[in-house]
Amino acid sequence: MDVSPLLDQLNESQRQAVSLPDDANALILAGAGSGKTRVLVQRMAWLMSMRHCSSSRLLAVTFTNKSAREMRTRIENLLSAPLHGMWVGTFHGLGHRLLRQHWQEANLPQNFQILDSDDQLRIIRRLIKAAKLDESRWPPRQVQWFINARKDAMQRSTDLSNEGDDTVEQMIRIYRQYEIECQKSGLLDFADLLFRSYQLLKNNDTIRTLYQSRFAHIMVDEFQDTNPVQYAWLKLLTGEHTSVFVVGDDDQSIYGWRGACVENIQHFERDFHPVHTVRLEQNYRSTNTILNAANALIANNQQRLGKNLWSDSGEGDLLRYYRATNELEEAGFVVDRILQHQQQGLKYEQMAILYRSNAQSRVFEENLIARRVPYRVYGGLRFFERAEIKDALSYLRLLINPQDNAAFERIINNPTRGIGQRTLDSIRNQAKMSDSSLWDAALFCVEQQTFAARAHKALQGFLQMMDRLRQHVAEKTLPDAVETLLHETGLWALYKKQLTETAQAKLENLAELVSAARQFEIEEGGLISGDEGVSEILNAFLSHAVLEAGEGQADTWDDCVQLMSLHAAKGLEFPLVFITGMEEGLFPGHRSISEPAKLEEERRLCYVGMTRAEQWLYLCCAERRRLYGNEFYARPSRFIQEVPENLIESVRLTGSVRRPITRQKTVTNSSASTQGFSSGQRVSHQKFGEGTILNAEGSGNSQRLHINFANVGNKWLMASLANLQFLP
DNA sequence: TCTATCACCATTTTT
DNA sequence: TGGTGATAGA
Repeated sequence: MDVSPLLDQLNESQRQAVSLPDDANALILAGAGSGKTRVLVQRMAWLMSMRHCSSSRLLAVTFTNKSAREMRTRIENLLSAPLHGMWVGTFHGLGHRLLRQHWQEANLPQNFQILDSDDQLRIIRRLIKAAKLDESRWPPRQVQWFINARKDAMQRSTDLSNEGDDTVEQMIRIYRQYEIECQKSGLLDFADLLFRSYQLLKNNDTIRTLYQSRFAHIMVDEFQDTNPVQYAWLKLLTGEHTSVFVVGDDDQSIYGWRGACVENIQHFERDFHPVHTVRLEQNYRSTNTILNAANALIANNQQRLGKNLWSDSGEGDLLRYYRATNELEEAGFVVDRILQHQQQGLKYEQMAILYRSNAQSRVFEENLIARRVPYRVYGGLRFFERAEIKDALSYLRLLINPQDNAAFERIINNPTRGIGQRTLDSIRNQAKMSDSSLWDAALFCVEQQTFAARAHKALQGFLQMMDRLRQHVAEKTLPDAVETLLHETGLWALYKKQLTETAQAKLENLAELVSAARQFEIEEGGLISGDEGVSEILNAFLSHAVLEAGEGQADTWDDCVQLMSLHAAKGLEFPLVFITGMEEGLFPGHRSISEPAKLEEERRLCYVGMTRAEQWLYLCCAERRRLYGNEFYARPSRFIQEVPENLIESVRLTGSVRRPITRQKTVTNSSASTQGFSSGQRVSHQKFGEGTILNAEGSGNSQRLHINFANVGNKWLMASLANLQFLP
């Protein structure tokens, strides 16, 4: 195939990146909308067609299943042929693949299952309870966060020292117990997929060499989002003759809070030396006005490699700024504009409402519903994460692997079958005493007739049902097995007898699960056959469910306004974008204001949001906002003021006036008693010292302020009496 | 075992 | 405000 026409369509830097020498390690700093996926895809096509690299010698890694799929189809389209043997997937998906293939070497049971974060949290919660620890001192979520962060940094519990801190010491102990529990139950969490496949490669020379020599090229998308394990994993896969091609944008690093490590970009230049660095700065998405605004905003960050986006698609309209009196009015304004644009011919699906936190979506939804504008909210529970679906799948998990305590706990009395807390406690005790799984303990209790007649019968009934199910599953196809399961376990009947709307929805979801199984068998079943067939396809189905939890609600509307968090918007683009809730304390969030690194991440988030817009960009905020039941007053986000005045115009409902945005002056030591307060403002108090306003309630003389003082903690003060001084 | 009530909490999220 | 999880009582 002749690829030169493809190269012709690229700009200078893109072409340079695509046609770098085969053996070059490359770092492509690709600004928003600069065609990074295109470069990635064309590079692979170029390697295959011009350099005769076999597709099986390529490895492409992404973060989401969606981008993995997109990459695959784009290459296939480019080459007009299906791809065989090429590894394209997410870090987790590829780690999973390695571990399934080499389960013995990785010291895993063949039927190991994957935990999603919800499963993980349940296990941790149970361990904390079992250890009789105070949940307020070791909140399960924080422990979960602690464990995941440690794993992402490649630290097992045994690698950690307590640093003399009791709380940490206890966390490490829980971590230890969690590891034991997972190992016994044959369970891996998401972080394990990375960590254990990393260890597999590290400790097994044969396997490492095998893959190192297999892959001639490794391509990585969204490199700025990699965490330490992922980076180490990449390094291990890179052999003497492997070249690595990474694409990323430090300005779009918005996942630092979950372990992503932008520094990996610098590490890359050091560890993969020599590295060819190419900057892609020409943007094919937005007007210059939008780009200039975004450039000016991000220039306020200190920590960046530096990059300036430009475009040749003209200046376009000015950004618009609207400050509403409250969040209801803000929503009203946004929907007004949506309708205006729609009348001018823009489709709903070309418009997006972005916000910092998902809780903000409600007001917009209500307004959109009231005015009959179709919309879709991204985020929220996805199909395979729904409780009823996970219940059903837990039965499958327990069938495949009776050692899976997490699955056992989930379904033992669900639907209720008379196995109550007491019975369960004895089973847990028995398991502890004999160091066996809950399942084995239950078997033992039935054999030994440990329980009184009623409990005994209930438990026996459960075990017998599971035996019957195991039979069925071995004999049937996947969808039939799932359907039988739903009936045998009573899950179906449970919702059938309830007449509520939610029960109805759950029934529909369960029915959908059967079709998902059918679909899965059609798509994947052909690849699996033989004696191992049944458990193998079950395993594959369960892993698929966890790794690719599926979309949220199905699209009811074809053409609808898109509502999503700023994080969720990364990678997308829309002609018309509203960034809403741009207030100090909300965006940037109050947790980020006092920490420069966090504030810079918020600013990058804003940059991501702004660069989603192709033609029109609105920045909105409200003077007052109802949140968690009370009113917050806030001044406009500093990010609005960081947009140069000549690029933005302020909207007044009676027509628009050019630029009456009140620039916040930094008032030092002026008395503040008569001025407005807003969250995020730093103040000084005669007695309490310096602090930050968390929240303001009421106004005028009755205004009350919730202030976090560095020395004395949180206090509520009357604004009119406190005699506060503003601090810069 | 079910349900009513209360306390508590509260970015961002993919895998 | 509203959703969740724990607990008490029928």
